[in-house]
Amino acid sequence: MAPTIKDVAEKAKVSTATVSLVINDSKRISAETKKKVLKVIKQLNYHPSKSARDLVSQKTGNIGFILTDDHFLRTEPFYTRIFLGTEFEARTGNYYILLATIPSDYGDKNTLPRFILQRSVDGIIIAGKVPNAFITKLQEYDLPLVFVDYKPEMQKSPLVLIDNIQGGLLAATHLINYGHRNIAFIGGDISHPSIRDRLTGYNRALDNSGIKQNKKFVHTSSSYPNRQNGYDAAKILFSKNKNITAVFACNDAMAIGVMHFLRDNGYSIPQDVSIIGFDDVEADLLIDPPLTTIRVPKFDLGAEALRVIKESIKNSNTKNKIILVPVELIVRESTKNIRKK
Amino acid sequence: MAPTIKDVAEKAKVSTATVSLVINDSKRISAETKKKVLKVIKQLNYHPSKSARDLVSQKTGNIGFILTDDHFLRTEPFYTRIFLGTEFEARTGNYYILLATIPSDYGDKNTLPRFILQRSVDGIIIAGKVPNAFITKLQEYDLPLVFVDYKPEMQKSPLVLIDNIQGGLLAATHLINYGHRNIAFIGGDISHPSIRDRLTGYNRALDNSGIKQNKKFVHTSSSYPNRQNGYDAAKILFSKNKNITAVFACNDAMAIGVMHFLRDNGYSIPQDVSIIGFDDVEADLLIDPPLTTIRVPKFDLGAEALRVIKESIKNSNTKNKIILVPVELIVRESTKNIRKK
DNA sequence: ATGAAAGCGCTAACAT
DNA sequence: ATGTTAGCGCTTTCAT
Repeated sequence: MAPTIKDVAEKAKVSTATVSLVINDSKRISAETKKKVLKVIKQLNYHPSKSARDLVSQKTGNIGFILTDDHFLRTEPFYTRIFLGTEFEARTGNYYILLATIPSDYGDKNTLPRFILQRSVDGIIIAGKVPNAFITKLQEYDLPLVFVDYKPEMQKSPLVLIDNIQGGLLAATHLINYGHRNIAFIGGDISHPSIRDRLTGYNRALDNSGIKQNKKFVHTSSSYPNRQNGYDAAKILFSKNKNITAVFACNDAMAIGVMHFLRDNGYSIPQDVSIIGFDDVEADLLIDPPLTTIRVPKFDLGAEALRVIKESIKNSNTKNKIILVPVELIVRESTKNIRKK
Repeated sequence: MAPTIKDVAEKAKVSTATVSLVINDSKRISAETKKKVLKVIKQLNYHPSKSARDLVSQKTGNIGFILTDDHFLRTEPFYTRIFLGTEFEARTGNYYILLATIPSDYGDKNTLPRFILQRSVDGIIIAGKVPNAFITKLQEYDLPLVFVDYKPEMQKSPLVLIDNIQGGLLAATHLINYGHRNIAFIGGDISHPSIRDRLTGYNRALDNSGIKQNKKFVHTSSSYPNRQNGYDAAKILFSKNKNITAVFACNDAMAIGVMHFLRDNGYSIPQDVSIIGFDDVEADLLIDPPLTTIRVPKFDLGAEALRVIKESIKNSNTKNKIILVPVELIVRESTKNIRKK
């Protein structure tokens, strides 16, 4: 049987209240008794009971982390990294993260994760794009919420986002600086705000450099931005446009698909075509040549989300806070400077 | 404020004890009152407080799920699928899963996941290979344990394993049935019991068919069985042995690496060389030709692990139960029948 | 079949 | 600075 606060109190010859004060690091306790109590705590290897604390504090000490199952099962460890970031940050504040996935085609007949129904969480982090029907249903429970890496259509919860516009700008500007003019953009699921923003950044970079936007160079679709769809998009683009010298793919998965298409069709990278991706996932390191990309600090995103939700739990007057996490250009070998020296 | 058992009791004009009996589905309650109480519960959207229940029952209602961080971040969603299986099964019994990762080079100076120190879990599921130092440290806390997809050297906890020997047998036998005689085995980290077992199955299949084992056809190493190492292993094997007609790779990641090597070197698959993998991960579907493999029911593994841990929590006299989950041969297009018709 | 009441381990208001 | 005590929401004897 694990020792209780009473055991500690008795052994240290103080009251349970004193022990409680020590545990909670109150300043109104003498250094002497504090030391004494701490010693007993260590001796007994005492750890406060979470359920007792939760019961009296009317908190659960848990944070829900929700994402769609296809995001969780994504081939590239993108959201798992974000999760790890929240897990890490949760240690400060001693929160536990409860992970739940929802179907990506969540509809009205689906139920909410049970930690919501059972009110076992103090707040919720939602990672990545989730169906609107889910968000709507969630509204009934007024739990502190924070979205990470997704901006829902209408929802005034705090947001932790990557600076996608800036990222798109960085990516396209890099290609322009390398002398490219005929730069394609390949994106899936254009209804996704992140992808739209990356495209916006791309357009802005062209404008900044006085390069005329060319619709033929922009390929978007409604499908998931994965390797296969990158392959297919490249096929379409390159069959119609022989003059493309560089491709900005909206994420690394699609970029890799593009590379496969090009290789299968006799192009060499980066001699014939330069490619830049977005995300900086591990797969990048396995491919040849190593992919130039925009690095997204996934772990930081998660940690930041946890900080925000902690704050929201404390001050329920959550501002419509938006945190924009900066991204970084990582130049590797899939892009080539084609300026005449 | 969420309604409490007292609110329900008052509104239903019964005692809290009665409500409790209803919640816990006791048989010693009249159908009539039960119905009445249930109605009020629904009206109020009442859900029992977990912390109060946990406090009185001296249980936490949580299960820890531990794996190394590189397994969690694995490119193929293998362990995430297992996790999803436990999550799913956890709904029966209303458990929450607390996920924690440990460093894959866990040593004496590392700490245990805090849900163990804080005794916030009733049992622990350990997924995949974990360092011995970790297991040793874990012993101090006598928590119910179950290992899934890993058999530690000495540890008498229940085990949920894939039938790797059977899988190896199935894989090699398939190739033999297809007329192959010079069959290579490619494996990483031969200290891993699963990989050893797959090799055992391979050897057994050769024996069964009276094919002489040839050490030159077996390549193992101490490194992580990933794509790159598969590529490198194939390079070594094929530079020395021109007569190999089929490869059994110890997992799909390595198999894909092998395929890349072969393609880069002018072999066509399966015309020149047949390949079979192990795991059946999603990546298989993206490659060309689709990979013949041994399917591992990952979700089931996780679900099974949770069932076992639930059982261990109830009857602390956990037998040294070993559950062997069967695998299945999935024939796709990377293997070719070369028998003369 | 149902109710009254004690108690799980802790915190916080109040008392000393 | 430290102790006393009520009470958080629930389960579980023990009565009735």
